[in-house]
Formats: sequence, C-alpha cells, structure tokens
Amino acid sequence: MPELPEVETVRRGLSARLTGRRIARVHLARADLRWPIPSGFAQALTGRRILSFARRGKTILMRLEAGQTALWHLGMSGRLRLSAAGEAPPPARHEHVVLETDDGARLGFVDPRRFGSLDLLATASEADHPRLAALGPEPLDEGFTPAVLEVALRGRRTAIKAALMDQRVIAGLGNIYACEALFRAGISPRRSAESVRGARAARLAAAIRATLEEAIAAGGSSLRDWRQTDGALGYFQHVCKVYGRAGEPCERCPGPRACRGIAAIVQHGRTSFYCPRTQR
DNA sequence: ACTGTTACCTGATTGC
DNA sequence: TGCAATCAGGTAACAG
Repeated sequence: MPELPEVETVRRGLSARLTGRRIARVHLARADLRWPIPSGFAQALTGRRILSFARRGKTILMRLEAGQTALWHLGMSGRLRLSAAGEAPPPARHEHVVLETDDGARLGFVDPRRFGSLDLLATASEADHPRLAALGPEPLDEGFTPAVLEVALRGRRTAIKAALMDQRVIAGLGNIYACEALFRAGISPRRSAESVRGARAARLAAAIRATLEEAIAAGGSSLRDWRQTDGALGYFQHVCKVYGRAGEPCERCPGPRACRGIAAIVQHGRTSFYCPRTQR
C-alpha cells in the first residue's frame, strides 16, 4: 500500500524506536525480494549503530555508522513490524528479513508480493545510487514550488495522471494520492502534463502538498506509539475523496443531481478516479 | 528521447 | 461451497 505518506509514517516510527540502537543480528529468510539482496547486506548492518532514518520518495534510508546506508523499499505489499524485547510477535507468512537490536527489539519485513527491495549504499551520496539519483523533486521539501513542478512537467506529452506517478517527474506519489491531488486541484487526470502551467501548476503543487500533509497527519494521529496492535508500522485508513468511490457523488458538486458521479477510467494500466464535472 | 505495455508475485474479492 | 477470473496502492524491462 505504501505511498509517500505511509512510508513517511513508517520512517517516523522507526526513527522513534530504533535511532541510536546497534544492530545485533540480521536474518535473511531468502536471498532476493524484487531483486537480489546485496551479498554484503547482513554483514554491513551487523554490529553497526543506527544513526538516523531519512526518506527519499518511497524509499527509507537507514543511516549507519561507517558511512553505510541501508535502503528499504516496501513495494506494494510490504510492511514492517516492530516488537520490543520480550514481546513475541505472532508468526507471519512472508517475513523475509528480521533485524534484532542490542536492546532486544525485533524488526520484521513482511512482503507477500515481494515487490519490495533492500539495497545498500556504501557512500554518503544518494547520487551514487541509480534509482535514488533518478528521482524527481521531493514534494514536501521547501524547494517544491509551482515553478519546480512546471519545469518537471514541461514537454511531457503524457497524461498528467501518468506524469504524477512517474517517480522521475515527482517523487512519492502513487495511484491513490495522484488521484486525490488532481481532485483537490480540479484537474482532469486526462489532461496533458505539459498543459499544466501557470495558475494550474500552482493549484496542483499546493494540492499535492496539502494532500500528502493531511494524510501524514491522519496517519500520525491515528497510531499510538506508531504501532498497530500487531506491531505493523505506518499503515492507516486514509479517507479518500475519489479513490475507490466510483459512482458516488463527489463532495464538490452542489448535490447528487448536479454530479454525474465519480468516474473510473484506466490509464496506463491503472485505475484513475475523478469527477468529470469539477476536474477539467 | 519519449511513451505505452507487460511482467514480476501473492492474496483478497467478485462472479459463475 | 468451490473454483476461476480479476484486481491490487510499484517499478523496470521492453517495444515501437
């Protein structure tokens, strides 16, 4: 499930619980997820202290001593579950990786579909990692302005919806929040990306930011100690305004009679939800 | 270079 | 109830 708000919520949970801890043990139940786990992964982590957790797009960067960074990507079905010393987490299928820290905490990476990935960055620079280096601007950074969005979209002849999901254009949006941001901005997912300029780009930039911030706030406030009862970090029921609501009236139309209902169309193999009356 | 399609995996849900 | 078909929030390899 995880798009930027979920990943950011997971990051905060990890940070609150694991910053400063030393990794005592790494157990790999298999050698690959989406890609092979780097051969030196367990060795690079074992015995090292965790300095901090950062995030770039949907990737969590676990900063370690000696300039090492472990990259965690949850893919589509990945989740992390954390338990404290003495807690015995219920057995979970598809738990592929387990870390144990010096204070007895246990972090398990569960990912049924295995679209997630683990990677290792041995230098301090994200520019040295091809997938991170290719990512577009970070939408919650101060530098994410309408002008930056406009430049990112310039010359893109694809639909704005597809552009927003392209991580090279902007980092962190997936299908849900691309739909929600476009609804908020009143822009049709079918409009061409390059036609989103000027006031439209300004509306979209603001809508992206507000949508993500609201979702993060909802996730943060709904999780006590950043964990659900099963120890899973960072998942929450975000209330969507258009995603998954095909046929329902949208909240911006004056009434059910005015609204033709939220439409679902397939673009680039993904379902887009939008209100054809208020999104142009 | 850009754009769209397909494949990768398992599980939940829908339809017959 | 059972079983098959369909769909799922991500990404990159590939074809045109």
